[in-house]
Amino acid sequence: MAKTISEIAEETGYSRTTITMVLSGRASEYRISARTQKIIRDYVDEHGYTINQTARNLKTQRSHTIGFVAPEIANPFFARFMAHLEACCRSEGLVLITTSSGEDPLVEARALQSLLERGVDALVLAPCAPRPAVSAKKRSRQTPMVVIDRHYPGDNTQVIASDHRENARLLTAAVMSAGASDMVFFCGHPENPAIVARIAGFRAAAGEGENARLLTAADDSVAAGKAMMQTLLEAGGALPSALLCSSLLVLEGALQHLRRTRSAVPPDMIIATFDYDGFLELLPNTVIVVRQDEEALARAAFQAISDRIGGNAAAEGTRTVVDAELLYLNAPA
Amino acid sequence: MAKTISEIAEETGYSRTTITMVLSGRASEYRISARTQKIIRDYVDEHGYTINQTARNLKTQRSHTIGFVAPEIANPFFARFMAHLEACCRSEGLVLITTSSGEDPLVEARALQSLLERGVDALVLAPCAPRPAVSAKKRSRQTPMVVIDRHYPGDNTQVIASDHRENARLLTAAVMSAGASDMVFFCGHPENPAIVARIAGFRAAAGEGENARLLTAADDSVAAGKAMMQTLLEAGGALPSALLCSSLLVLEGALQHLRRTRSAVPPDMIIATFDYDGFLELLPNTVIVVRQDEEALARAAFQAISDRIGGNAAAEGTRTVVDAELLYLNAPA
DNA sequence: GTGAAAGCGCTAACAA
DNA sequence: TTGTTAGCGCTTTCAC
Repeated sequence: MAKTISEIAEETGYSRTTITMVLSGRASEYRISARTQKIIRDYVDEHGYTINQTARNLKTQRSHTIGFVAPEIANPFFARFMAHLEACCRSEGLVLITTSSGEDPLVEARALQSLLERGVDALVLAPCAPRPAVSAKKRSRQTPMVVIDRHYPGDNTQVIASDHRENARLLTAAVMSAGASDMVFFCGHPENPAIVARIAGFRAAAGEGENARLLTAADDSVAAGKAMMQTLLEAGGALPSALLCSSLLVLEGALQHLRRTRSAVPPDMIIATFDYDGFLELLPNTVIVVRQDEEALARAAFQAISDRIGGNAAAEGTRTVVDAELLYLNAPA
Repeated sequence: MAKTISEIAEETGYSRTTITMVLSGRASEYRISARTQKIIRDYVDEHGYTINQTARNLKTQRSHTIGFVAPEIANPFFARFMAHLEACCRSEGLVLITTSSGEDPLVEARALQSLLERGVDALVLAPCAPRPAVSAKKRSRQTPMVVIDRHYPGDNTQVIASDHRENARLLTAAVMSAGASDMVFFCGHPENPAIVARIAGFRAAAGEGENARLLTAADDSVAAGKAMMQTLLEAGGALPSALLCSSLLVLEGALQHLRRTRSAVPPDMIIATFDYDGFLELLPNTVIVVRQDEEALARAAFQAISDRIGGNAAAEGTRTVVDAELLYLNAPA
């Protein structure tokens, strides 16, 4: 891996300090003569040099690395968030380490530990379990952390998220305005605080009546969507005039099951969901989606950790709300 | 960040060596007495210890880190690949650093450099430009690298990819078997070797005639799909009986444009594309897709870098082909 | 059974 | 204007 500073020093006859100074661009600051600089630069141009960040990090106690733990990286929402976060990092010369917890608190804990061991400068976490409370004095010595997307009650970490409750309320209201007389809301993984909030928003708009039913399934998956649709169909009766789903996966499973058993999704059923997929627009149905702004979330998260790294910790329990967008696909003219 | 080994040594009265031995689980190997072990374990249980991997890495010259550079992490294909690769890494106690190049060779080069500086144990790269040739003697000292998905001619790096040409040929043949009399193939980013191969496969199955048209656009995006569809519509004449697209993004743009200008996608048009999206199944059309096996690709890539790290470098220019699946969604009964 | 000591490659305060 | 030096926290050989 190219030469080390010591090797360059030895082979050019200068000291390590001198080499460090010109290689780190602080040559003029340390008044290294132009001639020396040129000699060193030429040497490096010829023989190459790759700084050993490990050594640098050990010395400076910074890793120029940030860690991100997501429940599932392949989930398009987290993948997009990560892509934007990585872009933020890259523009500041940082590097992003991303890990999945698979919604398993134990895996999450291990992932956090592993990142801490590597001395990440900060952590971004989309948690799958409540954070253990940390005493204030301990907190100040800790690696900066911000939580995204999900807020567990009692957690004092800084949170950056959409207002899931309000978004669900608006989505439900939009569905009702579009003419739905009875709705079913399919929810995967109802312990997830984001889903809890969405259910609350749904109830706030639709009430508790027979016309606003709620079905839940243990996890957030295509299979869960299928299972809930099966339950609904087995209960008999007409299909609801609107179907709401807590995620794209659930929607996908629900519609696929409908298509397979009933040969088609009724084109007059209003469909409402969270997160966007480009092919939703091609359905004949009225589709209303809440699209979260992954880029704004990523920027806010990056800003927050930058502030914390810089020592400007936000107050305990600060919540940052990032607006989402209500999108009408194929609304009736 | 908890105590260091030196602190624990000092505070328990043992030496750094002894602490290291029990903390690294090699206590019995070094015949540390049970009593000493217990004292140290108890101390650590009470005060905590987080190993400093940076220091460890510097000493051992291994980082237990692997780097992945993708053209675009938010692309579901790469996101899924990355998720599987990360799972492989995690199961071996490694950590994955992922970066996007945005299809920019300069950004790609910087990303690789940055990972090299961090001393990653190996690199996985989905390249957006040909790799500069490296002399054999230099190669042996280098960080192990495998290339995925795309093979630039003349590149001697080990490649792991689907057989894009053959898959395209099979897909095209399937479309023809399904009754298509004339086809159009929309291709984004035709310099990408994977796309070059797909075009070759398309030609191999469909020939060069008027019934097998090819449209290309500079990049792989929804906008490119729209633009190509616009070009097609402006040329006048009937729509083709089959539309092939080089990626989901292109397909999405093409169909959205069709829907907006013609109010609907003709339900008898056969649609064929690469990569899978759950909502494709809901279209009334016959949809045929090539679904790549991201998990198998990730496993193969991980195996390859593990081999290389272990010193079992594959021969120069080795190509590993991972099978893809031809999937019929809503084929006519 | 346990400890001493060298050194991974780098930075930065201090000397000259 | 350039060099010397003392570590960062860990592993590991060798000595007691």
